[in-house]
Parts: sequence; C-alpha cells; structure tokens
Amino acid sequence: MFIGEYPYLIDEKKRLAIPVKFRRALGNKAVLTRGLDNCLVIYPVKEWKELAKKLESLPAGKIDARGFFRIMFSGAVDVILDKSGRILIPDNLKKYAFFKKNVIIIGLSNRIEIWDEVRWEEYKEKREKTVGEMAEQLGI
Amino acid sequence: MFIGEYPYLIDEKKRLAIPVKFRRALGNKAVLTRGLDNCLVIYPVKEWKELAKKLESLPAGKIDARGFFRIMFSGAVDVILDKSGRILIPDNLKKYAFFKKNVIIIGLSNRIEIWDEVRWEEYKEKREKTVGEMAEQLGI
DNA sequence: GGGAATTGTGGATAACTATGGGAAAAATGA
DNA sequence: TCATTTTTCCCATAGTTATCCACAATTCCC
Repeated sequence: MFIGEYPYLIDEKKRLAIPVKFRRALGNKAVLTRGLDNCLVIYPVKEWKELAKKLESLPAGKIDARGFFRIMFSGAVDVILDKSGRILIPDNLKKYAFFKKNVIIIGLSNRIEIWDEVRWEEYKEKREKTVGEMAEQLGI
Repeated sequence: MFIGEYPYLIDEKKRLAIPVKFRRALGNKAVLTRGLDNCLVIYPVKEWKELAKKLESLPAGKIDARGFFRIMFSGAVDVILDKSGRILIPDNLKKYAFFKKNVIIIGLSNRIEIWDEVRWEEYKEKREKTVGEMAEQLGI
C-alpha cells in the first residue's frame, strides 16, 4: 500500500525518481496518467488495467463519455523505471500538471499522485482546515 | 493497448509517421477511416474486421444507420507503413479532418485517432473541465 | 561510531527517430 | 509516343532518447 509524502526534483531530462518505498510494489513498469485537480497519477499496471476496463465499457456514442475516454487514454503513458528508479515525464503531462522542477509524490493506497510543489502546498493548506467538515459530510 | 498523445507533422508528400510505440501492434498494415468529431481513426486490421461486422449488422432500412455505414466504409482505406513507419493520408480524409500540417496522434485502447492539432487542443481543454464530474459519476 | 550499502542527482555516450529530400518507377494527358 | 506530374522507395542527418556510469550525500547495520 502506498502511503506518505516525498519531495523530489524533475531534472532537465524530464526524469523523476520514484520513492524507494514505492518501487517494489510497482516493479519496473507502471502507467502514468492525468489525475483530478491537475495532478498526475501513477498506477501499477494491474490497477490501470482495471480502470481501462471500466473506461472501455463507456458508451462511445455519447459525447461526454467519448470525451472522457479520450482524455483518460490520451493522457496515459507506459513508464519504465530506469536503473536508478526514475521515470520520464512527457511534455504534455508536465504541462497539464504545471510542473516546474520541485514536485511532491504522495502515496494514496492503490495509486501514487504527483503534484507540483507549490500547488500541493496550497491545496494541502486549504484542505487541512476543512478536514473536520469533510469528515462530517462523508459520515466518517 | 494504444495509449498516449503524440505530436507529428504531415509533410508535403502527405506522409505521416506513426508513433514508434504503436508500430509493433499495427504491423505494417492498417485501416484508416473517418472518425467521430472530425478526426481520423486507424484500426489494426483485426479490429477493423470486427467493426465492419458490427456495421454490416446495422439495419439498412434506417436512414441514420445507412448514412453511418456509408460514411464509415466510403472513408476507409488500407494503409501500409513504409520503412520509416509512415502512412499516406489521402486528400479526402485530410480535408474531412481539417488537417493542416501539425496533427496529434492519440492512442485509445484498441484504436488510434489522428486530430488536427488546433482542434485537439480546443477539444481537450473543453473536455478536461468535465473530467471531474465524469469521474464522480463513474466512481473512479 | 564507522564502514558499507543505498539513494538522489547529474552527465557522457550510443542508439534511435522524425523529417526532409533525391532518384526511380508509375501514372497522366495530350 | 513523349513530356510532365505524381507516387514509391531509399538514404541522410539533426535532434532526441535510452542506457550506462559517476559520485556525493544519506542511511543502514553491526
């Protein structure tokens, strides 16, 4: 299970190291996609396949479903961890997630999210204040 | 499985390179045809055959079905990848999809779509906004 | 606490790819 | 038939990417 929050750098060759604690569970292959709120998500191959299956069952005749399908698949890439445990972040995804150099990698149970550092700090601050309300609404 | 988003150019000889990652799954033959929303679609031969079968089973008595059938079949061409992994885009399809020079090739599970770059960027921007809602509906 | 192993980061070099162009072959049209 | 255009096939090359290696900093382990 992926947990925790780790700061990393994207170098000028678009390489990003994956936290050591996550590497074993990923193996040397994973799938990187667009995530909600302009972050990126890394799925273990198995998790991605399950998600892809859900997406494939969407009705291709419906405009909204078709659009969602296109966004999700076009935003996905296979990534391979190099000898140093790094993956490559393609330009389109880098742009989508507003990455500069500093990013935060967070473990979220069955997946890993990558955030631009500044955006993450803002998001976290905002959300930390409302944790109580959120819990109440969710009935936790 | 085809995934990802890749920018390419159509040269003055109407040639368009297929992303390296897609070539193995295509072999050196494929079928190119009109797609929804004024893009073009490349199907591996096998996938095309399955689609053709579905289309053939449409009720020829219905106006819409007949129209769809005609558009899909009349727009289809066999394409062959050259030594550099490029295919030729016929004029009629080029016109249908509003291609200038810059196009985006996207992988969509069992097929590949080709979009005019400008149109894709517009489409993507519009669709990215509804990703949150869609995800919530699907429970992703 | 000190040596060994691990990790984050940078860089060098080899391999590959995108793209353009030239020459040969085929099609076109008068 | 022949000149002109279009298509096909092959090669060239700049730029990018993959792969390997280096090394300082940190962590681990006895």
